[in-house]
Amino acid sequence: MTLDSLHTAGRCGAVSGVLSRIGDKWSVLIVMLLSTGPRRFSELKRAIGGISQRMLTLSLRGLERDGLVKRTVFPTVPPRVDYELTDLGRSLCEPVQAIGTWAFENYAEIERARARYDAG
Amino acid sequence: MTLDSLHTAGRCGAVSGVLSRIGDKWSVLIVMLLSTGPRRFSELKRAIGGISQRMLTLSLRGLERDGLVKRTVFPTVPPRVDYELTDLGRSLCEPVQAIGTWAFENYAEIERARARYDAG
DNA sequence: CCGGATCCCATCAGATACTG
DNA sequence: CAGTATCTGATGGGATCCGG
Repeated sequence: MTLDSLHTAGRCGAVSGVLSRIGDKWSVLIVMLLSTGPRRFSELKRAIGGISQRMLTLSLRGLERDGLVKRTVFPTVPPRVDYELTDLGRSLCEPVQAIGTWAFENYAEIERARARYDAG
Repeated sequence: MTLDSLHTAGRCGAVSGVLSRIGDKWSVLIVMLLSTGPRRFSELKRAIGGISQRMLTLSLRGLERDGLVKRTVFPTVPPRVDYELTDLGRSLCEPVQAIGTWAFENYAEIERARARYDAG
């Protein structure tokens, strides 16, 4: 994507919008967890560890609204709700993993840069 | 990156940290703009359009602190400050553009999903 | 021209308590 | 089990004024 094309046809807004969706504190973790298969609400909560019930609910609602996650309610007692990625959600995993790889490869250098900056 | 590896060796924290850096409202736009060459402060402000002076300063400071952007001050009158990507910053462009491409290709579908969700 | 300092408001996110 | 409701502190971000 060139700079010119970034500013045409709404690409700029598209990138911004997508990043504000996945750039929040939890969405990427949820998507990565779901990339290995469906999970129940409480499974996600346990697996993420540190997320509040409220934030998990809000994050899942957002992802569902954007068509990245599918929510299935089983009308049993006690209730059971499964979450799984849609095709769209799965297609997002690839570029997100690219970022993840970059992060892993360069995180140490970022830390060093921070230490240098804070020292100077 | 597998789910297991996500939870080992701090990858989880690395991904989260990188995404909270580039996931904010402006950083990606700045990085994309700088990917085509150095820019002055006021050039960035004009090019982005809608960013406040304060947020541009804060964003640039953050990117500089993380070693993604290099800041060069020319001791002239009036003062002139150039910003450019470091090698690290340039290496980030690639995965970010992958996200950008995905965003452009799928933004319409996300919009449709939202409309459907909000209607139902 | 670049940007620091301050004020102020809107939104966010955690904790807690309650419900079908 | 899977949420919702409410309160509260934290954070984000714009506007404005000021200085080198």
